[in-house]
Amino acid sequence: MTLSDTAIREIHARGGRMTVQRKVILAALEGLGGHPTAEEIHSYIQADHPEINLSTVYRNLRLLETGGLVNPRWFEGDRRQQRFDPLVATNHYHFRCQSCGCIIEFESREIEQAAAEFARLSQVEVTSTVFTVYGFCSDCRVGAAG
Amino acid sequence: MTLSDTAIREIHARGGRMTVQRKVILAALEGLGGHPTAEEIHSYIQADHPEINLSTVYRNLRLLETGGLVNPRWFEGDRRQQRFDPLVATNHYHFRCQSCGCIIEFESREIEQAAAEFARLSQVEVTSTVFTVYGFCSDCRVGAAG
DNA sequence: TTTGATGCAAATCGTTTGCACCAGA
DNA sequence: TCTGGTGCAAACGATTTGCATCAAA
Repeated sequence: MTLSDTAIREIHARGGRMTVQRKVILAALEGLGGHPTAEEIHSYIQADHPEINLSTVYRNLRLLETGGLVNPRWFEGDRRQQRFDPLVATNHYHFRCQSCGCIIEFESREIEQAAAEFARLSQVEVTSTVFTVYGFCSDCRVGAAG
Repeated sequence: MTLSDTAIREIHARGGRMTVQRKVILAALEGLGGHPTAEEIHSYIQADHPEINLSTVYRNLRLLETGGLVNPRWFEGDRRQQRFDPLVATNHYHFRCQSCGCIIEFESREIEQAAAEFARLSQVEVTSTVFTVYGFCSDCRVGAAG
């Protein structure tokens, strides 16, 4: 089930309407991939839909966030801009290159175990975990390291 | 070696000066503990030093950040405010309660191993890792869960 | 036809910056 | 004394919001 499919359900479930703008924003999220900023989504849309306003993009991203379909992320180096990480079936984590800014997604059983372990020891209830690794990607480490 | 000690070295090493404001801000960082926002540091200082401006707080936090003595953090739920995490000897990670906002620090060998493992597989060079667990703390889970 | 969604512009507000003055070294 | 640091106020910029209008259902 794609992001759009899930979103359509979510929206209808709460008495919302499927507008052109929403379709376009969802398509952009799927088309862009990765972890775009609201600005990036807005720019991507401009060519075909110059009438769609940035505030509409934000409003819908927040709607998707409420529905648990995207997660806001903040990576160091991105000034104050948030990035939006579409929900996928599996939990994933991020590596962010400090040089070129690229983001690599990965999965890790150990991380999930570490979270579970902490939950057990501290008697807390875990709802989500964020794990971000910073450094230099294979392309950049050569240039950066010397 | 305390944060202040290290900071004094750092500042002198780069030809900077140890001003009253800097001493007060460093003391606040140590006195407050945890992960205060710039606002919180500023408020904390107000009683004894109403003349110290918020922009001075920011400027010095950024200075400490450049020197690697504090790390900016962004936790979901904190609108757009950053929090500043003073450097301590050991790597630590965070749990953040979605209900009361409290933050619990913890260490985890597995996390470090997971980062190393990812680095090896992906041929990247790791400089730092951020691991944040969200959920409900032991005090809040009762009320939240029922 | 009802009311949720949008576009627009203005407001928010955390953070940064320009500048004249002040104070460590 | 020299120049880095500060206070102040204004600027920035990402995000949010009020409101009249539009359009799904």
